[in-house]
Amino acid sequence: MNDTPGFRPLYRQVYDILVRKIAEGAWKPGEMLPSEQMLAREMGVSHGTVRKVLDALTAENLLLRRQGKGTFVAEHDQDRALFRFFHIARPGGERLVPEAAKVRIKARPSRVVEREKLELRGRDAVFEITRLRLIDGEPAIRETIILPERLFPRLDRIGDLPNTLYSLYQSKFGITVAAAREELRAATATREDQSSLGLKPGHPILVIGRVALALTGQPVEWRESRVRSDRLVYAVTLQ
Amino acid sequence: MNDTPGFRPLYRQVYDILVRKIAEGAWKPGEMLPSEQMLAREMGVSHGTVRKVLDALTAENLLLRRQGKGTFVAEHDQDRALFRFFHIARPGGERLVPEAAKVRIKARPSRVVEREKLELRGRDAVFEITRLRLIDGEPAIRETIILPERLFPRLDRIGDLPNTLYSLYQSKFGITVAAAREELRAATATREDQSSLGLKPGHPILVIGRVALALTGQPVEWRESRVRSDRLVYAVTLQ
DNA sequence: GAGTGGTCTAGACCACGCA
DNA sequence: GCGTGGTCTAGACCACTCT
Repeated sequence: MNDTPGFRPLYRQVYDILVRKIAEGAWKPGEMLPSEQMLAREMGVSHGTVRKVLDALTAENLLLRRQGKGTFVAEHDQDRALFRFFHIARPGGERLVPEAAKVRIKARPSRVVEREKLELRGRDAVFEITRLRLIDGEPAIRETIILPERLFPRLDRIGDLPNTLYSLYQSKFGITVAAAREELRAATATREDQSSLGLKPGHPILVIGRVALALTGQPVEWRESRVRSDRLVYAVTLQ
Repeated sequence: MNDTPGFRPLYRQVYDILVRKIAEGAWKPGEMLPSEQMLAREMGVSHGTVRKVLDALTAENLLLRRQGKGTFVAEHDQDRALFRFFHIARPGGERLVPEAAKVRIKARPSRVVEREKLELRGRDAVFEITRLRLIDGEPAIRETIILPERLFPRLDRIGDLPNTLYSLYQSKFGITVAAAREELRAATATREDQSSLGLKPGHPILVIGRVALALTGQPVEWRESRVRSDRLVYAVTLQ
């Protein structure tokens, strides 16, 4: 049936179309997609082919299906979605999402390392968010977050930044964080770490660097989290 | 069709049967399974149901399918399989598998923390493997690996332990590591770290604790890796 | 050519949520 | 009772591998 080298199976084409439409916001997070039958009719493929694609997108946490109700675009607000990207836990395993404090934001020119991480050209401006994060009311993490100004227009005019920024990216800027690359290393607390986190000189801290990627694969956020390692660990399950 | 609460879909039952058979070694790693058609006939289900299961097991890296050839039990020797559990990289992303040196093994009674991690009862004995791992010929990681003696009989009689232990577990003991839980934290180099890795006092190191799980979900290995953090990072992709 | 997996279709029936 | 997703089937045809 096919001897062209650029062949893509039908389900792959349907997959690409749906991802593109979701990325473009054809359906907003939380909204319902047309039913399997409708999608199949519209795209001129069978029930089973559409189903294969919807199942795959559900496995990737991009869609959410509920029997009897419908298929919905996943929201970053939901607990399970949050835990995909937040891996800080107490020793032993209990995961948690720390609350944010002392949040500051400013716009400034990008630096070389930021342009590399975020694949920016020229001297594009960025927003820099700094914040402390608290566990049980005690400072536990220092975070610096870098965002391209072009993707987050007037971000600094928003009054209160929420604790879970990815919901904000999604709801206010139409950017869904779909994947992330993280690099972890150990370091010694700097003076700023010591004063912000209440550590003694020489204390080791866990440094987590993260590049977050949008649905399109484009890097949209670079973040560095400096974690006090006596109370917290980074927990991950590999399967 | 069904109103019993203990209902499991057909494909789930087929899945469980196949996982159990693979775990029991009905087909050894690298061996071919019966064809889809054969499996469907034997189990009295349709082609499509078998296919759904085989696709799932392939996605979980438990099977490997090759068009025109057949379906095979995955081996831990293969590059891709290795990289599922080895996340050490150079800063920037290039992954690597360090070579092992100064490998020592001894049998001894288990300790409390080891019995917890490995879900051992009583005073079951364990093997303790210690080794250095080298990057570019330089010591970079100190590792301690704890294994239940019961699961790895006469492990200490094996002459040379290979660099990639998981292949050994699979080929010599019939244990396939299918998943792992890891916890990362920062620490300060101990005296032993300093002398083994050539670090100065106070140097920060990255400590990775890992419990490896067999196909059955049973914990089979506990390992702690102490990584010098100036040359190496822990890299992970979340999606 | 025979045997394997890969793609795609058409349709049946069930379980769930809601009006 | 209707519309939704969830399960399962039967069968067609294609692409790949080996002999």
